[in-house]
Amino acid sequence: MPKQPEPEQPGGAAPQAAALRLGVDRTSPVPLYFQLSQQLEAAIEQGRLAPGSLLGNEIELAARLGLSRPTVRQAIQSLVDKGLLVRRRGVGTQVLHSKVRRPLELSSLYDDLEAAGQRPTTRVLRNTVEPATARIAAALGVAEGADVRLVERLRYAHDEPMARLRNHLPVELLDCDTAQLESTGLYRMMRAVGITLHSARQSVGARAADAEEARLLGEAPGAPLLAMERTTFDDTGRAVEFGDHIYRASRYAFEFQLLVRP
Amino acid sequence: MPKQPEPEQPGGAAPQAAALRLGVDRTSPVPLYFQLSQQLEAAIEQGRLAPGSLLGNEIELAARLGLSRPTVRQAIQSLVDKGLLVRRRGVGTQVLHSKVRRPLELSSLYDDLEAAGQRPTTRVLRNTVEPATARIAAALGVAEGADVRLVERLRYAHDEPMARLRNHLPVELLDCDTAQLESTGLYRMMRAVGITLHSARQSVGARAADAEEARLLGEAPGAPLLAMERTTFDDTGRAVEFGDHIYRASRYAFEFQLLVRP
DNA sequence: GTCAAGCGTTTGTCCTGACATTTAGACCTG
DNA sequence: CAGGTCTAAATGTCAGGACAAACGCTTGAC
Repeated sequence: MPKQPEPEQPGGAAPQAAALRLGVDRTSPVPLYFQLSQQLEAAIEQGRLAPGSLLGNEIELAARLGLSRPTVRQAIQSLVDKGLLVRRRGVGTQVLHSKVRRPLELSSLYDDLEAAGQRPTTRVLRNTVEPATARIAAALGVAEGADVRLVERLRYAHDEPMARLRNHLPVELLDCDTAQLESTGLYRMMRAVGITLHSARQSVGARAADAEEARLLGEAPGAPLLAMERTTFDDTGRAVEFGDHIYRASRYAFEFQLLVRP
Repeated sequence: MPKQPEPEQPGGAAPQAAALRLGVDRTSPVPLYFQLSQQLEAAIEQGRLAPGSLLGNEIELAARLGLSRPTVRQAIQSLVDKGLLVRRRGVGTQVLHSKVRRPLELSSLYDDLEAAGQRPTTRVLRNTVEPATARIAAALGVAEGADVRLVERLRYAHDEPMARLRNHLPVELLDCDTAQLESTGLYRMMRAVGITLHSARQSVGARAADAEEARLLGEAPGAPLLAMERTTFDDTGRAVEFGDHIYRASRYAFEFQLLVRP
């Protein structure tokens, strides 16, 4: 059956966006492109825009919504950057099949666990100020021997130890209240005092647990541990934190999604 | 010293871009915004644009280059997305201090090692077609028991074993030449046949080596290993590969940089 | 029958213009 | 001298138009 009039639904990749209830509120302070991208993202998330279906051409979509093409393009582009859509010249914009979750965020373990419904709790083992070792000084960009705050915590999920977190941060950055450290995550505290996190350099490896680490985490000595080191930078390029963390490999693995840089 | 005429260099964040030799070639098929972003990136990389310095306002920059503001903005935006620049409304566009390398790519171990000058080599242990287990079938989205190609390789750097790589891929996707597998990476072979890699879902954990794994990698049984599972998708959302890899933790760690989603 | 050329469709790139919003600093006032 | 207020400057948002390039499909020629 080669050629039919094809009223709609050509094969399996039909433009379904026409059936979508889209519209923007021009009185809202929310940017128009953002309103649109959120509506499209919600439609994809809920399956109202089927994977593989075409979005319909930008010009017509813009006309239908009473927007200009650049605005519509900006909305679409943001979803392309998130990995939800794929554009192909001469073809159209297509909803991607795969279940994209997150393109890897700079998330804290606290947020990760909370999002997974794991009821994270924290025990602060140490909260002191110590002179920086060469390793820490290099990571934070301070002088060796300079005062650096050391926060050492045990993180639990469902009252089961998951990780030992050691964070080193410049003393002047944050006054770490121990009680606050137990009730929330470190990154949240930073954001709360106006620090804009920007990027992080991470290293993920594995090693065997020594006697004390094994005791803390409830593992046998020599048990494999996931080890992560992370230096976090704010949007001025300043290192705001150096973390040295170990996780029980029997209980935890890093999961993330990543996109190919186009 | 509150107020000085300040002819230039206000503090430590002066607009230095004025001294830059920028210019675009309108006869080139390379997009103008891309030419500009490459020149800016090179200038940042080489330190000709000092970290912390301002880029100067977009309007003037556009006028100086004979470009429109949207074009200049597009160039700047691509560098913001790469994490090299930070824009702040009312302030300007600033070069970031930190040494951003890569925002985490979907890289193969082969490319990683080659980029590090490690002379990677490969030994193919197995290159067969087998029925898919439940785990593999679920990852690839094929029926359980369906034919799936299994490629098992040992990866060396400087003639030292680094990792055992097990890849499972749909048979129809690629005819895997063993000789080719030894001389290059799997991802390169995929790209060569027109597969556009799009995203991957990864899980990184740790576990102890069993007897055979230890023998292959030259480690002691029970030694900690880095374990990674990865499902790779192309731009149609189709799963093109499921990998199940182990790395010697004594020799290898994952390093990457990641950006905060704004 | 097969392959190549042509055509319409769709996104990619680029331009010009306008107004809104935010920030930092200067200014003025109490 | 401290405080808020106003202003200039910069990026953020949005519109509307034009042409170029690539893709898929149809048509045509051999």
